Amino acid sequence: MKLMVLDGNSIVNRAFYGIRPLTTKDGLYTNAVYGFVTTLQRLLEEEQPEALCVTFDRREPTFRHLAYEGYKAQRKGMPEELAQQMPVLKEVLDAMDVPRYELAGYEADDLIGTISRRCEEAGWDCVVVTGDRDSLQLITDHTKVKLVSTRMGQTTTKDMTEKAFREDYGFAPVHMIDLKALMGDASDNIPGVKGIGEKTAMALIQKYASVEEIYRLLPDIDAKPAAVKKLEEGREMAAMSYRLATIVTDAPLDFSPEENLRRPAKPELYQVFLRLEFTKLIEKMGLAGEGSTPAAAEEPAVSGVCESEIVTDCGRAEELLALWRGRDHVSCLALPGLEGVCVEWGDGKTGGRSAIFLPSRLEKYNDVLRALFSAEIPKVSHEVKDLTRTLLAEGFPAEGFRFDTALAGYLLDATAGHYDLNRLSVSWLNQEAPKASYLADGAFTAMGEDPEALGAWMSHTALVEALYGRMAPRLEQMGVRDLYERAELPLCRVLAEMELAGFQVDAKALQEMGEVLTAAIDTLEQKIYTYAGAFNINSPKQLGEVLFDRLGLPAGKKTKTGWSTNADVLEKLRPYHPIVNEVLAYRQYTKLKSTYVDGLLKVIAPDGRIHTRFQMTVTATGRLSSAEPNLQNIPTRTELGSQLRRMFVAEPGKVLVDADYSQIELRLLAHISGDQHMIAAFQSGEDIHTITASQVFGVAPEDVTPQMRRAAKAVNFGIVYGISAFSLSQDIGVTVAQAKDYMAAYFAKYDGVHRYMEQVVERAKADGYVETLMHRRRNLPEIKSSNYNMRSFGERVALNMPIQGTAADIMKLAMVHVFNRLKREGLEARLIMQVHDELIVECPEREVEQVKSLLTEEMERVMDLSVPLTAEAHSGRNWLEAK
DNA sequence: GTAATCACG
DNA sequence: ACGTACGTGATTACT
Repeated sequence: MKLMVLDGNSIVNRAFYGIRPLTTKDGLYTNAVYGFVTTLQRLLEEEQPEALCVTFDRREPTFRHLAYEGYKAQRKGMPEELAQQMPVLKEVLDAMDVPRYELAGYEADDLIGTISRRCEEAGWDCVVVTGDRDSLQLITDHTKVKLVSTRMGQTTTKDMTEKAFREDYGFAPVHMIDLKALMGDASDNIPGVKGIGEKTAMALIQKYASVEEIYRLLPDIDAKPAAVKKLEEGREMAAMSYRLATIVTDAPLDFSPEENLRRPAKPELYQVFLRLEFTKLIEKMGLAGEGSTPAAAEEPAVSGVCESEIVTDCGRAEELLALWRGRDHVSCLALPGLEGVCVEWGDGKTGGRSAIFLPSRLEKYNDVLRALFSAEIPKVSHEVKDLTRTLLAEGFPAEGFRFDTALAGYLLDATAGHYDLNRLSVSWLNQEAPKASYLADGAFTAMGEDPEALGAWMSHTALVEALYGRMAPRLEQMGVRDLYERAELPLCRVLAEMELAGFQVDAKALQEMGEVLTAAIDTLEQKIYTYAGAFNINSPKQLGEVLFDRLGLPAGKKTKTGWSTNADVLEKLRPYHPIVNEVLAYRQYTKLKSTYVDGLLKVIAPDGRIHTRFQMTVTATGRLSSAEPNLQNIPTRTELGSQLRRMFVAEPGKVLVDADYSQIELRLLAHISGDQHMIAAFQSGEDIHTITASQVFGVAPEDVTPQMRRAAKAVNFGIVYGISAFSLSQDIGVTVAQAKDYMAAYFAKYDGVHRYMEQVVERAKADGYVETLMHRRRNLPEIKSSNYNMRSFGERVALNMPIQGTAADIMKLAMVHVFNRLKREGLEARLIMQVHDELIVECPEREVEQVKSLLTEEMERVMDLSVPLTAEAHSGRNWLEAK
């Protein structure tokens, strides 16, 4: 029989510091609890113990330490974000029915020591799980210690058995006490013998095993005379340290191993996990099964649909449409490909009724769908952009969408990552959505005969309705309703049409470029092999071995797995060996070939165009992202790469108009910070980096050298990202001291910017979030972290998000305005692409001039700032020409 | 599935 | 003393 005992404080601490801060939507920190539970699951899997328990420290001084007068309550209080999780963790353990032990006056170690001895007395084995090496003294034939360490979110364990311990330390585990008696332990406030450090103490214990033996033989021991003298002077300290270091194994604890036999979790666990929004864990642990929801649970917001029907004839459908036209709104969900539609509406008494069209694609329902998706019936739905695209692709209207629960979820917490109905329901309604097996392709065909699947689908639609009720008021409270209604929601239609439109690509030219690249890559490959023999150049690991081990080039930075071989590192190695040049070229060419040429050729649709997906709920700042393929990172910075943009063309008879905002982020920095000098600089209309250089370096604008402009530009960008002198120096290749000087000069001149940077961080600390001019919010739990790196990251985000995010707000508004005006003016032109500060329209040649001025006008007029907001438009047959 | 690299704004 | 800029997505290697 085997019992596993966890050092609760130690594990929870490691989880807290090793996992990035997570909070529920109400701001309750959960990362430590989450880390603890996942670690526990892993350990159970690994060890399969028959019994399990957890020990905790009380925070007051313990008996062991009170014996030492020099003891001060040196343990620092735990950070608030961890402290608030402790009661939650205990609640979780209680719900899992895992016994917890704590005892006033005893440390967790003492309880663990006592527990392990009691196990042994009862003939059990014991596994101690902790992150502290203190417990190693407890190791015996029947007790092993699992040392846990969490780095970068990854938890690793090391099993310390008696054998493993001897291999590491060269003496028996019990003499760990003797070791500490000599060398002390600062973290545990054990003084040790003054002047005896780790080296001396290790050597002595390895030779003599115990403190007692050392002092018995003194002064005739094998040590330097100085050490012997220190030992003689420190005899009392050694004795006291020995007592301090000895873990108690006979604490008055009411414990027997049998009481800790593993038991199934209590039903409450499900509710607790729901509250903590641990949806992944609920699934993994299989908690959601029926019967696990106790009667005591909070009344669910949606408890099934009261009345429902499957619509089978058009007469009934017309009646329903008439009913819906008179209502404030209905909620609806459609199956992929529009195979079925479910509509839910409250009747004010029973809470909800729903109607299902299945399958809706029967031609007889076309008029019904046309009416349902017209502007006359206001609708609430989930993932409106995708539904809109489906509807438009099938020739139906897609009007009257009033609310999108996924989009609302994103505005309410842009860092949540996922906004599927299940997660939103867990966060907002404290209940899970029924399993959505019916959403699988083709499953609908069986649905007519599967009441359970129909029921699940109706409940989902009811959840959409319930979410709307909870989320809409929150959006209002946060002040993002305007952003939601003027930008996000109307953008669904704009993006749906852009995705449908796609971007025409010259596949033949792309193919040819690929052939040229292949030839070049082959040549480079051979050349590289003549220098170093054959190896896989694409493997950073092998490349690192070749460059640094075999060719002996001066190695620089390391990564987790070996030498860094990134472009920065290789750039510095250029003078040392001709292979470096070839590798850099090889990297550039293979990137272009595999990601762009091959990658893009693969996704050209039958219509000769590439249809990217614009994702609205991905970025933490409010930007869009582009995927499958990503068209927002088509090369431009190198000559060769930019040739790819020639392959993106307008269809015959048409041209591309490309309009981009000029310096939008810096202009926003000027506006938001209110810095008079920077505002004046933009109002002058001169080149901003040149003015900055002139002001920072104190020379006339015409005397600004290219170097000075380059430095000023880097500082300008750096400011927006939350700069450090080190990174700036790396970026522009000057010393850190010089970078510091630049920054100091910059802040001296632009003191408004400096003040803003301080204020925004301070405010973020107070509020726990930052926001854009239109109140788009990003929660920032990191900014209160006690971990320096994490906190610094939070501070940089606080500086950057309001600027990057406001630029995103502006662009989204501009897109809606441009889209509407293109329609209103009856132009054939259509928006096809957005790259953060750039829009691309494809239009007939005759419309070019009108479209150019329309674009710049609408883009510039979106928001009134204290600096001009300017946009420039160009046109051409392909993307490269139009830029 | 994660890490390293590199393409963009 | 430490680690080092914000936001993305795709490819390749490797566990």
